[in-house]
Amino acid sequence: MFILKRVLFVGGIIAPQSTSLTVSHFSACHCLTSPKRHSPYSSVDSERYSSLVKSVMSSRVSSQTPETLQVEDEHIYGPVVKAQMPTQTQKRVPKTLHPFLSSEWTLETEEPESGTPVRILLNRGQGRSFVPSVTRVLQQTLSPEQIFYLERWKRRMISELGEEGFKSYSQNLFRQGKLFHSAVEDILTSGATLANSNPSETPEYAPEVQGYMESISSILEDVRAVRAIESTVQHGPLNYLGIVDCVARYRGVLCVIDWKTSEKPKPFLGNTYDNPVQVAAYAGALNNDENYKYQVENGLIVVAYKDGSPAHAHQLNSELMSEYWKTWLLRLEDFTEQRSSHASSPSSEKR
DNA sequence: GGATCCTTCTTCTTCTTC
Repeated sequence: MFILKRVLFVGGIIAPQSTSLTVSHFSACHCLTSPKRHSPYSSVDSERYSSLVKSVMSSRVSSQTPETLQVEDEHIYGPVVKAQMPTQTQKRVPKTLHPFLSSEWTLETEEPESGTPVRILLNRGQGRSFVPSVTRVLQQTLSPEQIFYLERWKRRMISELGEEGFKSYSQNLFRQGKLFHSAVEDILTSGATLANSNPSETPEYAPEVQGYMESISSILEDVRAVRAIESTVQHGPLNYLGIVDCVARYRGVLCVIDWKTSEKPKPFLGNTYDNPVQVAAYAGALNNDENYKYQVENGLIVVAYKDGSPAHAHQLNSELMSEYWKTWLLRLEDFTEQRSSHASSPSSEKR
């Protein structure tokens, strides 16, 4: 019985009609559609990532207990019903296909005179109107499958670490992410890269970020002409905002760059979940924000590892960005709909 | 001064047989 249900559920996930997110991930990551015996990790340089893999495997949660299986089963039961619900259109299309690029500014090839990166601080102040952030929209429009796996993961972690242990584990992950971001920010604003800095002046990082910085060292060598760092972007017509990590040229291509830390190796774009949608959302906002007189068509997601193994850099060309932009528009539509239906029926249950 | 905001992360079959 268990097995049957589980197979059905997996079928629900794989079914292309599940969610727009899943569809876009599949389109971007054919590894997931390859024959089942072919693991997406099989082409990873296992020797190079051996210590990372070892650390992941050693912290792996032990097999399930009847208790967790039962709880899981309860969770599984729901999605199966959902997967059999009236078929959603196979490929949803945004109601309004707002352009990713703005027609106001042409694509620039020259760098501006001033070499100082822009940093527009977030100012929520006076504006009474509600402007949701990219993170908030993405968090509140997760697919049922994503919610299921995240909750299952959380449950497992708590069963292993305890409530308090899990809390400090999560806080530590956030802390490392923040430290890493500010270290990257420092090195990029100082104009120094690991390539052109004097070895004797190589900056000293906090021990927690040393490995991450080593991980991205070769990628930093290819980052030039930094235009913006930790800067607010806002899409006026679509009414959302966010803060971009970085806008710079990577191997000569102007990109919105997103720096990520990860415990697990993420060798494929498909391993990065909503990150590409996030990057497309930022780029789309920047392209339609009058504070930035240029446009960015490309994206880059850099996944850094604590043990110093080489980071994975996932480039998003303009075609991919347009695809993820559509996914973003759908998520934004869902968010708006959710909010308006919630507002119109105050008694309606919260998810 | 306190509250809130934007981020920072976390998921993807699963272990048996060669």
